[in-house]
Amino acid sequence: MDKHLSEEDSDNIDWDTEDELEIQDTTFSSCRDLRTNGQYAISGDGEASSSSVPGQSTFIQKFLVMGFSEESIAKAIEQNGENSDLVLDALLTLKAIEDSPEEQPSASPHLEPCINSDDSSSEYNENFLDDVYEEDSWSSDSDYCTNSAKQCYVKEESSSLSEKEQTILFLANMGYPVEEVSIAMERCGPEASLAELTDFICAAQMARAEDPYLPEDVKPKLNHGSGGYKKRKMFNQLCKSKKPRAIFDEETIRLPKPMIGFGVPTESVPAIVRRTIPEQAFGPPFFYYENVALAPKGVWDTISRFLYDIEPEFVDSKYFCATARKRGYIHNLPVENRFPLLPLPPRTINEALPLTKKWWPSWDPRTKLNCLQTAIGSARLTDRIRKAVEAFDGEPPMRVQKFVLDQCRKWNLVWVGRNKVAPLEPDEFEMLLGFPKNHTRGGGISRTDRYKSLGNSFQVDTVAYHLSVLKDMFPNGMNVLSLFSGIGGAEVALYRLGIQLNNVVSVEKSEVNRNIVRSWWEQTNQRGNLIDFDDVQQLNGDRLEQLIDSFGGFDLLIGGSPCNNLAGSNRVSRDGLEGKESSLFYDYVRILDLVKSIMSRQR
DNA sequence: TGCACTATGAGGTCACAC
DNA sequence: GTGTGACCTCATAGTGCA
Repeated sequence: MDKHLSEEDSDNIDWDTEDELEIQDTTFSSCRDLRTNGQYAISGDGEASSSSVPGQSTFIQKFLVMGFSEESIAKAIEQNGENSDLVLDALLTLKAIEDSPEEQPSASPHLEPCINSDDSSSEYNENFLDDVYEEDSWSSDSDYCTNSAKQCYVKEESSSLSEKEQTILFLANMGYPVEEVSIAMERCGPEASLAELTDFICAAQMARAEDPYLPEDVKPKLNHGSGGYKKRKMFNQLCKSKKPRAIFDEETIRLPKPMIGFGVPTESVPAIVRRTIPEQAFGPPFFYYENVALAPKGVWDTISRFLYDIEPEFVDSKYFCATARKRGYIHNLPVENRFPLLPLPPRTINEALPLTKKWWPSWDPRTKLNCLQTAIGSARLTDRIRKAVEAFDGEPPMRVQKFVLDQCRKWNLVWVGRNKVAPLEPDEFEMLLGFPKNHTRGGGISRTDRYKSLGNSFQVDTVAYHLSVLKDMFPNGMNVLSLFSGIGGAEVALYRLGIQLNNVVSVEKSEVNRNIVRSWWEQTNQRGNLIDFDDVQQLNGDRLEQLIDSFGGFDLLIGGSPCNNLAGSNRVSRDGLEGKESSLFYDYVRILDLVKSIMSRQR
């Protein structure tokens, strides 16, 4: 969208854009629908169970398996011939019409709000949503059904192709771009089910379509040939069903001020303590997601949408300790009766670093540090500052003060001697972030890596405050799935809360970080089991099912996906959620969906 | 090859003045 | 409402050295 447009203008444009989006992603809606109906077919539900009627042509059976009625299929073939795409389009349109008989096409469909409680089709919407919610989970049944559909389809197409090629062929024939299918297969792994693949592609498409950083000509293209109001409407419902609110929201999520989320222990400002969590977001398991608050515009809308449309809780850790850390958290935890870790950490620079007090000049008003990042100020810079301040007997002139303060704020420099500033040491990072001293020290980790790992971690006191509500709920300990664990901020927070860690499955790419967590686990004499993986893609449905079978499910899924492509400090590749690293967010969603699905099935 | 060090703004929000 | 400037940001790539 042209950012120079006025808000009013942009609203109007939005509808057009979204309308286009609806059309372009009809392939997705098609696929979702296939999955839905496929499940009915295998479960022997009514008409759809007739999918295996002998004597039907393979072409017809393919659609029967998908759950369409013979009558509809015959009608669609009569109108379009035996062209899979056209028949499928026709069947979807027919289905939409059948499902909403009372609905009349709008005179201006492209302007009709897709999420409107006053919409005459609201009843239809709800029914439709209910259906889709039921089918939305990735139960093995639904996987089996979709895979059955695939087998049926590829049997017709070719029996000489490899499994991978068959999958690509099948999804390509469903309308997914081959390139996106290949990427999805690469990212989700060779064992990924069709459901996982289609959700991954859908997630990427939706995010890309809304990415304000992508030029319009790079966004997913329209499929004008098979558009139509009913299909667009259907797509809206599907999107709405997956994530009820935000896809076409005019308002983007704004950061609160003060940034205290649903409350912090040190502020008397009354916070919002009442919130509504969508039913489908309820646990088990509880989940907790974290990332940088100051992400590019629209990123938190997307994140929220993929996490059940739960409102993010934006919290600055400066309300917990002496350093700022503005982060957004999306979770399904209760927010009442939280309590902080004790003892309360020092909340000012002077309290946290008492030796600096002696040298702190009166013209440096800082009482809090800025966000601890992955890099520190250079020795050359601190030398320049020393020379600049030394040149004056008393207080330096304002221009020098401004230069020094700007650099001190930027690099979190503290006064360690007369006219002498220095970056924080790694152990000071540890203390400020709530980790035990020497948590990242030794064991083969370099100083540079310590800064990097610490700069990427949780602020333990902040996270512990949010997790504190779990203590009474799990007196016998918890099973935790920790994604993108880093140096174990979540584990340390739970441990410091006194919550027993029965089983922890930790996924962390960095070997250095895995070693840190393993070392901490052993040094704190944990009695539970720590299982680690180096890649989230290793956690497919089978692996998760094995893990869940072995210890009865997860109580908490926690993690913050990589922020590299979201962080303001990144001058090179701030590409948003579609960035190379930050797109791993979709793996968080994928795994959360899988865990919920497997656990609900086992219940 | 690994580590330490260094230089490198853009993008977004907010307060404030007009 | 709009323009302006201050402020802040879980980073990356290149270089030199052991």
